[in-house]
Amino acid sequence: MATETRERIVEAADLLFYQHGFEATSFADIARTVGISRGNFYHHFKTKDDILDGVINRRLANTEQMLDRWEIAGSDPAERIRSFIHILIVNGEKIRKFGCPVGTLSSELAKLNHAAKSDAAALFTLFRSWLRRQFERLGFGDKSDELAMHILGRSQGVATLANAFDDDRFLRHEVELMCDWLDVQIADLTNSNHPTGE
Amino acid sequence: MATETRERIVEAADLLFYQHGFEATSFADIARTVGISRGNFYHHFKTKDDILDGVINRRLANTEQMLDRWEIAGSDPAERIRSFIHILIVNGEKIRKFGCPVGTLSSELAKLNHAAKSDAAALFTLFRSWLRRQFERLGFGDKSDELAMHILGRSQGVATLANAFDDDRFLRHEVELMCDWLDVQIADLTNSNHPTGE
DNA sequence: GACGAACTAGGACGATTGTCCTATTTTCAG
DNA sequence: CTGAAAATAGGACAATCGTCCTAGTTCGTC
Repeated sequence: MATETRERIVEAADLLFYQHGFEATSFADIARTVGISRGNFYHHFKTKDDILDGVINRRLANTEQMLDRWEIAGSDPAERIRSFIHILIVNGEKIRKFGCPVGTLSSELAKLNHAAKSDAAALFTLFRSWLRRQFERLGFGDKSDELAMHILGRSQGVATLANAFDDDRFLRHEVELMCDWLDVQIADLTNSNHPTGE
Repeated sequence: MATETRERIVEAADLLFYQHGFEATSFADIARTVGISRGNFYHHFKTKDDILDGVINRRLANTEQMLDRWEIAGSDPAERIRSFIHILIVNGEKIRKFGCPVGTLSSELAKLNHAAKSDAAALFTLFRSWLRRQFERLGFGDKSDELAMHILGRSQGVATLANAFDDDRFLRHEVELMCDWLDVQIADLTNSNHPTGE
């Protein structure tokens, strides 16, 4: 079936782009991985940028799906944020090898001056909006976006260094710190809501 | 003179690697920028990896020099750490366009499985050790390395997101937060040294 | 069962890649 | 001034890049 082959191509490209980068992954590499000819390849994707579009859309869909699942599973917004923070540990091995899929793609496309850079940034926006929504539900109001960006930035930095030093201990320690930070934020919020004590 | 041309090559390669990445920068690109022939080029650098080595060594030397200058200029270790944090603002424009030179190179080489990955990580180590030394002087003892890594990670994350969103406000806000964090760390330290109060 | 569309294979294309070679020019010590 | 070494230019090299084309094959629909 057509869609099946197309799906296999995007899936293979997704993995290769993550592991070796967009620029370093060739048309031939993907075709070889999928086990199809380059000619067949071109029937599904006219240009390399088309594949990139496909990969980004796939990641957008997958991410959205994951965030939706969290939205249902965890009843507590704080617990959902902790779910986000813990991706660093869940995907720890991959991150130590290849970095964060979102951050590294965004950085590469920025350097390549690639038109799809904003599409890659949309992946970040997905997380950002989701996190902001959780903070809003916790009652942080206008500060929610700032807090979302803060968490997002922290996890990006942790991914970068865990990758550079291949350091699992650091990664886990920073995850703890981020959870501690979250607890403090929530505690400060409840204090400021009841300034005179109970 | 020989060394002069060599220096110009490394300088141009340094900039191009930063702005467009190592993989995306070709031999011809560098030669064109410097204004020399590819043949002349090969006389100075046998392979592309040799240029990468040259660029990394140049960055190592420049970084070391910058850190040494800070070590002399600022008498207070805390002030020196603030100098480090403020690179984000000083180089803000470049960072928003191309990300952090250290982090993006490290990420790219990790994906390329390049032998020089550890050399690029040495750039991180330079900052890490310097920061650890400052924390040690402030009296943080065994915690110094953890704090150094924390600061390093935070700035990496800020650079990644400032680049992805081209957001100067976020960058400046996070720099403030990092400085606040530093103040809290120092305050906590002095409190724990005088647990019963003055 | 026939026929058009979708799918697949494999090769050709010009351009560019990193690398290497051979001339020519420049530099500088004896 | 001379001759060896260093520096430079420019092209050749095979390999690979993204792209495109032309054949076959398979499929679904009348």
